[in-house]
Amino acid sequence: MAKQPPPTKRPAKRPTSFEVAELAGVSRSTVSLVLNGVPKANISQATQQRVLEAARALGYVPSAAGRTLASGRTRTLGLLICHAEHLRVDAFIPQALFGLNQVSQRYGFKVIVEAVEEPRPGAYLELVRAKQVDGLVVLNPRRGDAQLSELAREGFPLVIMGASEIPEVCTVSSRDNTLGARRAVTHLIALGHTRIAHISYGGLEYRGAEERFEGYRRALEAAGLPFEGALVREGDYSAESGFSAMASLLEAGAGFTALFASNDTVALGAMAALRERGLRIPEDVAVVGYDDIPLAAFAAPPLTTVRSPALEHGRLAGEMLVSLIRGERPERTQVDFELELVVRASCGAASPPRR
Amino acid sequence: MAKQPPPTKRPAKRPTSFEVAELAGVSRSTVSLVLNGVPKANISQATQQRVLEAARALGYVPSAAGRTLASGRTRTLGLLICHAEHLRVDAFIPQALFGLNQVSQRYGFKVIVEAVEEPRPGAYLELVRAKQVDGLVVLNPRRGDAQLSELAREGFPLVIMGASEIPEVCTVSSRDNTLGARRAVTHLIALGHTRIAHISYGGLEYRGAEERFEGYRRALEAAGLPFEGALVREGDYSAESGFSAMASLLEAGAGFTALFASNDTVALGAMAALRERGLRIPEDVAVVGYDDIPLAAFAAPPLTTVRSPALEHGRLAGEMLVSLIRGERPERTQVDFELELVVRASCGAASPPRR
DNA sequence: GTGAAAGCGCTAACAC
DNA sequence: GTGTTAGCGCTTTCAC
Repeated sequence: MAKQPPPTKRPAKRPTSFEVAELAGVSRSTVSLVLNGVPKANISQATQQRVLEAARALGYVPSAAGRTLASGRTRTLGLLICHAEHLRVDAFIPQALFGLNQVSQRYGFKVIVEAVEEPRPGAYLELVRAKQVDGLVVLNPRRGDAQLSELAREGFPLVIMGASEIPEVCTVSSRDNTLGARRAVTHLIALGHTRIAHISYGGLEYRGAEERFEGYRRALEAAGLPFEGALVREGDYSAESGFSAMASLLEAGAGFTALFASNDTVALGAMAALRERGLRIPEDVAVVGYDDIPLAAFAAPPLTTVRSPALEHGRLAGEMLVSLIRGERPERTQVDFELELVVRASCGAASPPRR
Repeated sequence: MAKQPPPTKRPAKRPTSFEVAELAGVSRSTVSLVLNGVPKANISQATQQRVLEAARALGYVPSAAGRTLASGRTRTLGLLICHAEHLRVDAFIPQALFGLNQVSQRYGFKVIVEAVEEPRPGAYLELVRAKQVDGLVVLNPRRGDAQLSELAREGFPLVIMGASEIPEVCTVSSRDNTLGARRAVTHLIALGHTRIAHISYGGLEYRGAEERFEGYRRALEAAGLPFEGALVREGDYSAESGFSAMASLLEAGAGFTALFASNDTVALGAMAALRERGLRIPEDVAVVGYDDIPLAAFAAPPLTTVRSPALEHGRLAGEMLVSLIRGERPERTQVDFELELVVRASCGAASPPRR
């Protein structure tokens, strides 16, 4: 098996800092100081030049492992996705990752993405314990994750994205999911709907899903409308789940004129189910989603939704995490994005079809 | 700034292999051998037990940097996204990443995701040169990327996802994009369409976009239909770009009855533009996309598309890369997925609305 | 301003 | 079967 033709392939012999030092006629420490731009080690311009040139000439790039071992820093962040399926089916993560990636690059960090398949809590701990990342962004942790609290208690740089129940930990989320959901449902109520169904994006063990559900209930309550369990279904981030949840609602014949889905992808699936049965949106059933994924504006009809700026989430989580890693106190530790209800045609209000 | 209360936070003192060795009453090498499960170093059952227990008792996890430095292996893969925007707006990447993540975990690898923002070619080289990854999956490289060929020539483990122009390099793609596109367009022609517009997902510097465009041309040619530049627009992975490309096509008044978009997201954007102008799909304009993203089946109407199994792409790329890293010759070096045209309602053929 | 020296935590030959 | 011995490539404190 392992029979490769070695002639054509050089084993990619990497130069070491030693060789750079030799070529520049200085010591390895000087090379290190120059390349890391250590300010207080006043290296003369001339020496700096020589070192930089030597490095370039040799195509020298410091070994990540070497510097990690010596410095204790990895210059790597981890993005932990607690529910792997979320990655596959929803549009929130890629956007957040995009934002995180932007920030990381700016500060010279790499990003390790880890999606946890099985509900083995604390799988991600390995990344931390192996000292492979300097900090961790955790997306939508399960509630009561003891390992996570433990990590936070140890002072490990940690940012939670999505609803969190650990108060001391930096969190970036949308201003109280409950509030966003309330706004969405209140909007439907204002339009005259009194029987409003709900499909969640996950079980109540996910804080965010629970909060949005809670917002739904509160909005009903505030309007004096009764809550009916028969109008509620549980989805799982996917359009499929939205489709079948809606199918189930329709079969149950519960009778409703509006839907609040706590995730756009789920909403789009539900809309497909409505269309398949010849029901019109919004005339027969008005629909409101949550997240404002890029495709929401292009749905048929364009989806009214609560904007939860995924990209900004990623960026901000990155900023916070980098601050924490540097031992600074981040400017803000609990960031809530202002939640805007983006009104489009799916709930019937007259509005321009695109954003 | 850096004033943290040290009392509550232990600095997370990690145990080393030395401490495990001490506790187990063996040497560090034995610890290493046991924990790495080196088979040919017959360690007695009893010793193994002792070491394992000691490790567990201490909560020992080997330092990634240490073992990398000593072994030369990082147990980390890189996923390189050549066009960062692709990550933000399209649904292909998260699925591929999902697949890659599955395989990586199975083989004990982590995944570093790097999305290149600026068209600075070779930015990714740093990952390789810093010896931070053992291998690289490169998604949709730009054509004529010299750094990439160089890397391949050096024998660095490399797998290209998407169309590649470097023959010696392992590639996982969909069976000749050209063929898939031909099938799509031929299907439209068979339905009686003679004026078929095309919106690409990227410029011709992207091999995949070019191939799909090529397939479009060939299909027309094979049917004796003329090619018209006026019916072609360039998109960029996003629904927005599909929307405006379609708007532009309609304004140009080129007159067409069908659209082939080389990417589903673009197709969905184009469909929104059609609907906005009151055009019916497929009666006025039939639409075929490419990729079969999860939402394609839930579009209005459900989108006919060429299935390009993103998740499998990721899985397979992972398998190949791991093989290469291990110095094996992967079972297959050029994997082309069978391209299936998934016929749904958007092109008018009678068909069940969901997959 | 620059160099010397001491590790960082681990693996892998090679002895025993 | 297990321990000894070298490094892997870098950073960083402290002299010079």
